Amino acid sequence: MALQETTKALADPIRRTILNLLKKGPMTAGDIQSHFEVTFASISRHLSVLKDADLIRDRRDGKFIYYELNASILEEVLLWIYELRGDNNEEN
Amino acid sequence: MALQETTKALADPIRRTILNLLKKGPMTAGDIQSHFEVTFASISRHLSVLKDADLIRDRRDGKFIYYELNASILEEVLLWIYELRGDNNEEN
DNA sequence: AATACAATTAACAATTTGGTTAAATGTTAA
DNA sequence: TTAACATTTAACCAAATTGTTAATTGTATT
Repeated sequence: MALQETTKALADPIRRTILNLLKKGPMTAGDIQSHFEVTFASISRHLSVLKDADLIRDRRDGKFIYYELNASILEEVLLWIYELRGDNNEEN
Repeated sequence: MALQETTKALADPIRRTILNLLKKGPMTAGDIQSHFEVTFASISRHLSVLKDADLIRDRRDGKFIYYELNASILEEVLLWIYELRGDNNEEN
C-alpha cells in the first residue's frame, strides 16, 4: 500500500520541510542540506525515503542531482482523509 | 507543532485502520481490539498515540471506555497538503 | 468486602529510525 | 588519468517504536 510509504515519509519534520523547500522549484541535495544542521548523509537518507514514497523525483544534471516535488502522490492521502471525514462532516 | 503528532499517528497501518473503524461510530477498546491480531495492551498503546494527537476522544460509560473519532484535527494536515500543492497545481 | 470485567500502565525484548563518520560512486575539469 | 566536487552507501550507535506478559486501576455485581 503506497499510503504507508507516503504517511511514513510525512511523519518527519525534516522531510516535511524538504517538501516545502521543493515547492519553490527543484534543488540540489547540497542546496537542501544547507537549510539544516545535519550532515549530507543524513539528508541523503531523508531524500531516499521521500523518493521511495515517490514524493520527490531526481534528475542528474552533470555533477548535480536535482530533486523536485511530485505532489500528485498526495492525492491518495487526501482521498483517505476525505473518506475518513465522510458522512461525519455533512454539516461542513 | 500538532502536525508532528498527527502525521506520526497516521504513519501506522493499525492506527489508520482504527480511525476507519471509528468512522462508523464510537467503539470500546475491546471492540476495536477484536479486529486485530495483537493484544489489548498493544491496541491500548495505539489508542493513546491517537489520543495524544487528539484524533480520537474517549469517554467512560460504566465499565467501558468508548472511543470516538475527532476528524477535525485532520484539517491541519489537509491545509498543509493544499499549501504544498499550491501554485504547482494551477492546472488542476 | 470480594470477585469479575474492561482497560491501562509497567517492564522488558526486538525492530526501526535517524544521526554520525568513513568509504565508494559518478561526473567534470585540469 | 588524476584531482576535485556532489552525492550516496556502508557500518555503526543511540533513541524511539511496537509488541509481549504481568501488574494495576476503575467500575459493577454479588
